Amino acid sequence: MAEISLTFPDGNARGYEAGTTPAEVAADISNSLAKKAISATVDGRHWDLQWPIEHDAQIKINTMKDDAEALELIRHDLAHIMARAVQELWPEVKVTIGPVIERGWYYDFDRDEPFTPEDLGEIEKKMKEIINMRDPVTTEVWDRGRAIAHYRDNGEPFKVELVEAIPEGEPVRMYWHGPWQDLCRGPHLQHTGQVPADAFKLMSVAGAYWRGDSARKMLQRIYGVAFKNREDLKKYLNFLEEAERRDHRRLGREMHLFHMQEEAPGQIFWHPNGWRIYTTLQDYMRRQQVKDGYVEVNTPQVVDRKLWEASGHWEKYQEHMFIVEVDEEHAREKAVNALKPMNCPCHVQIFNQGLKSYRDLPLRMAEFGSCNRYEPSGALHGIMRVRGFTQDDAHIFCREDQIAAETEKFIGFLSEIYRHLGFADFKVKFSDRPEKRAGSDDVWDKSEEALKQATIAAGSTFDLNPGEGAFYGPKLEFVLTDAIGRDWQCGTLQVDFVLPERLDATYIGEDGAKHRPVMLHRAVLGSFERFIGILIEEHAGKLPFWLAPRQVVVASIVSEANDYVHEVTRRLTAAGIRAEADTRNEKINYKVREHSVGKVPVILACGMKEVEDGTVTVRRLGEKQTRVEPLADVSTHLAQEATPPDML
RNA sequence: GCUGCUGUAGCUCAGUGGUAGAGCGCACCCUUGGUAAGGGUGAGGUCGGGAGUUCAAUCCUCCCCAGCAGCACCA
Repeated sequence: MAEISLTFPDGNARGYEAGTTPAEVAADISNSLAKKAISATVDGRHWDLQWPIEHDAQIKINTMKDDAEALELIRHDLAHIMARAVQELWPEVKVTIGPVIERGWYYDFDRDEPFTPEDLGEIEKKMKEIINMRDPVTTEVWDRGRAIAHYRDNGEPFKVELVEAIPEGEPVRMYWHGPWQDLCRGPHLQHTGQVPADAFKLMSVAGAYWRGDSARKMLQRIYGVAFKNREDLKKYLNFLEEAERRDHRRLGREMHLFHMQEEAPGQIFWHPNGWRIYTTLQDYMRRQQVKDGYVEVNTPQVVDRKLWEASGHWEKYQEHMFIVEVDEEHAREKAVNALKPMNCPCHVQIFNQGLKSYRDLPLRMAEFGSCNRYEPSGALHGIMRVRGFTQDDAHIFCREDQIAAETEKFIGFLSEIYRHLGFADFKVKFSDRPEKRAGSDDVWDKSEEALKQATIAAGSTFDLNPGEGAFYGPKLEFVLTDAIGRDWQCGTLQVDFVLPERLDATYIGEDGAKHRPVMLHRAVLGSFERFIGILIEEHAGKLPFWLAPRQVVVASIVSEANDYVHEVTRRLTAAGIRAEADTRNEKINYKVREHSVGKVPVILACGMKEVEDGTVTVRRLGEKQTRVEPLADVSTHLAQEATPPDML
């Protein structure tokens, strides 16, 4: 006999009379409004409704599942089924945790030998056997002591630790998939046979720290993906193949944009095509900044450690800085400098020259600041995470009461730029105080509140990223995703009350006294390097015309047309279009293929017909259709298209 | 940095305890061809670096470097 009530998305609840059995509730759920209930209270205990309302009641939870929920259950059960398969194959392996993630699940194991690709095949086979057994999934609630004793007896130290982390008095839920048992919060399917046996795949093994703590043991994490049916799995595998073709590292080579080599890990050799994207983007950003009231500065690359000590970075980030030691002739000791890992302390030096008045604020100081950071080797990733990069950095020195207005202004600024660059949607994350931080709680309260309110006022919705702020202040992160959906922080806005204090920045207020400015660190692109990487992947190399490094290739069909091709190229170049002539002794098919692979947006083909008529044949990237048009018209259209979005 | 994997021609990759191969690309020649690879000939490699085992190492072992996936990190 249970006391049961259900809660609905709109907050309403429905209670049942004492004495209602779970089976009756289940019947109600499957054929009424109650289908929409999101949670249930059973005997005063609150459950997500995906849970069996009472473990021994055969409630047909599946009847109320939509696809997303069903997938969640399938993936969750697969995590358990995989762990069971692994322990059946290798009983000595210790189990830990296995949550559902975006397209599947993972499970972390402790095993001395590494899992091999062949092992994954074995595990998959065993999982299919388990699914075919259609073993029932059952659950019981144990008390903590019993659970701890159970795992201790079974030699599962990680599970012991997990149960010990559950607060005293909380029920501990145990699940059985047939004979195999795991600690779990649920929910689960009713039997293993409900999992589609042909719609999952084990993808990879990689190391992962126990509890995400790099000081602790490294476990082996097996990743799997799962879908409702085989078609969806196939679709996903195709998507991965497509994503591989969009990878900026591959396109960077194919489009002759850049290369990297062993002698300069994490640094980029920009080739002419890539550098054209870079400078085009930089020119655009410079115009935007001027328009938005920024002044541009430039600061030194090699700076004495004293400044980094004063800013606090030496203490905190020394091991991530490139140290430059120089023997000076008459000095007793080597001069110790560091390559600038960021621009903020240098900008404060400029601010500190001369007295600043409140009338000077807000002072928006921008720099395309070249920075070097000794990033951990494992963090490097193409041009997205590098050791040498250039930020589109700026610091806004302002009064506290200007934070909100500047934040709003910045979010508008960033939104326009992202829209111009083809990113209508982006994630915003709000990161608040980390454990290790500078500044008093009072200051943190103030800055978190100011940033949050301004973000809301700008109409942005954000996810909270607790404890992820910078050591000197809270931050907003503007996040874009790469071809396979990995998140990359690009834009950022950070409130900083600490650095002006440490580097003694002041301004004279209306009252004639010295005051401390607030610093807002902000970047729109983050770094040119990362942003270009994202741009390439987002557009699969087919950049918007104004950003394309080679906008037009003029190709001759017969060599008698070569002079005309050069003439056309000159005309287009004069019209401000990045055009190249291709008069090589190759067939037009060959040229079309090569420049299509190279993602040139427009190919103009010229044979004797075009020479005689003063026309060109236009072929757009990705279109099979070609059109013959007068040269003058084409030149006008393309010149229009080549205009950056801010100059239209 | 950690775990695992990888490193052979510019690129993609095959291969072997007896100093190496393909396709594409490149060079030259022939071909002047109408929208995704025309044909021929040729050049090109300390098999990532170092040490060891061996009569002999690109191949086996160890160390280092770099890359890839994930974790940790990301001022």
